[in-house]
Amino acid sequence: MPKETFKNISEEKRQRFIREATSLFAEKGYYGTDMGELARRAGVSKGSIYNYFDSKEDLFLYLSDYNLGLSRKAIYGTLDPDWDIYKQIEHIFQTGAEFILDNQDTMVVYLSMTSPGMEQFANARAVITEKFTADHLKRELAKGIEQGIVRADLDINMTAFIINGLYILFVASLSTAYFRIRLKEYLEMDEEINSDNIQQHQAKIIEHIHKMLRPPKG
Amino acid sequence: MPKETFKNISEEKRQRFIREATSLFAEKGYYGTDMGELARRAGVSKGSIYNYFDSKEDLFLYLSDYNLGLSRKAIYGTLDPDWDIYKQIEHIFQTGAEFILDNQDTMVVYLSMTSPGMEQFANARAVITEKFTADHLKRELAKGIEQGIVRADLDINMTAFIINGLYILFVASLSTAYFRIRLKEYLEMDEEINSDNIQQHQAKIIEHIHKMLRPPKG
DNA sequence: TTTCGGTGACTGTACGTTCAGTCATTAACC
DNA sequence: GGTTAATGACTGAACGTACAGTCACCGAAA
Repeated sequence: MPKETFKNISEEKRQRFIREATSLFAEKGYYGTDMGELARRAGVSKGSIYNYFDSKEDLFLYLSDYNLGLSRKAIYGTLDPDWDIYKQIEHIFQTGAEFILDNQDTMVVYLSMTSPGMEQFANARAVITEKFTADHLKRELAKGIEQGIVRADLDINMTAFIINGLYILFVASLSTAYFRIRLKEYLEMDEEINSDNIQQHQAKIIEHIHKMLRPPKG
Repeated sequence: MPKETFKNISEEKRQRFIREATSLFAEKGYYGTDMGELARRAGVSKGSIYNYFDSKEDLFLYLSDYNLGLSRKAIYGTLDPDWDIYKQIEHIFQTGAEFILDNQDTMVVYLSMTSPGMEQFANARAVITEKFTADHLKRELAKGIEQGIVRADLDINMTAFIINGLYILFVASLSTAYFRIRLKEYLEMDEEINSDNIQQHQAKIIEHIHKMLRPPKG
């Protein structure tokens, strides 16, 4: 949904624009973002932005899709479907965390869609967004049960819902103000979460998932 | 932080105002809410609102506190501290769900604080808000371990973080557009979540928490 | 000279906040 | 009981700012 012009400009200019737009939306939120300020930061004129996109809303939706695509590529592009479900979950948390810490704004823009007053975006994207992950998790859970490494008395849909929920909570704790504070409080941390101390927390969450999924004895 | 005037008006008028304000903020979000429209809906004049509160921001913070207080009273006011941790968790999910379904907007306003562009609110409230629940959960987990009904190899802080995270996810799934759609997708439901079908989902989540906490054998 | 990306002053609207004044109720006094 | 003064909630037009979106024009390249 970008206009032709946006496809014609140099890759460098396009990347800078996407980066600055994502950053500004992440910082100020959708309503707080001023197209004039975006123009300044991205080093283009306001008029140019409207040569690139039809509207602010259109730009925001494009960024959501674009950033979701990036994180998906980072995670699923390097995931081996032959790994067992535990290894896959570990990979998702691991590469997901790395990606978010390097691209904090990406996840913040995505989480914007979950806010009140953003229903138009939520309705347009939630189903598409979640379906991919849901299907993948459910498939792997079913496989795990067949292999006997996941307890058979679990409701697959609900289990997938919960695992993905923990993932969302985890990345939100890395990227948005409120949840970062919450994480620090709960874990009684002295410093904010960062790429150095993250490994241990992530490992503990996965340990909890193990406890939830592993068959009672074995 | 309401002004004197707000305390002096009739209880009925005050309640109506709080109700309409919560409802409008929940529907449109903080930035989408127009003080003029609020005045119309609440049946007062624009000027009166500014006799009640210093500013829009001030009003929003008050509503957050007020609504958080309501849900806390509904949940913890009816919780017996002698129950074991599993019974307590069940009670929290149960009464929490009932309260949210009857007061959807309440939770939406609270969740607003987690959105980008709302940092000023997050920073002002996150610590206070989470501390209460965190302390309660950690205390009960420690007690449970002593009693031998919770596995002793769990990290208490992380476990509390996860349980409360599941609760947030659960109530978000009952109240905000994006997460309602997500829940429906994951659980392959034909209808949206409501007070009739909620019981079963809630029971399943608690089952998962049990699997995470119960000692391996016994 | 046609094409096309770029520009930024401009426009119209939306909205938070203010304020000068109104009006109903209560208090004070005779 | 009647008159007057004080109180304080209430009002909505008006103000100022912010900001999404437009447009008439520019300059370079082909």
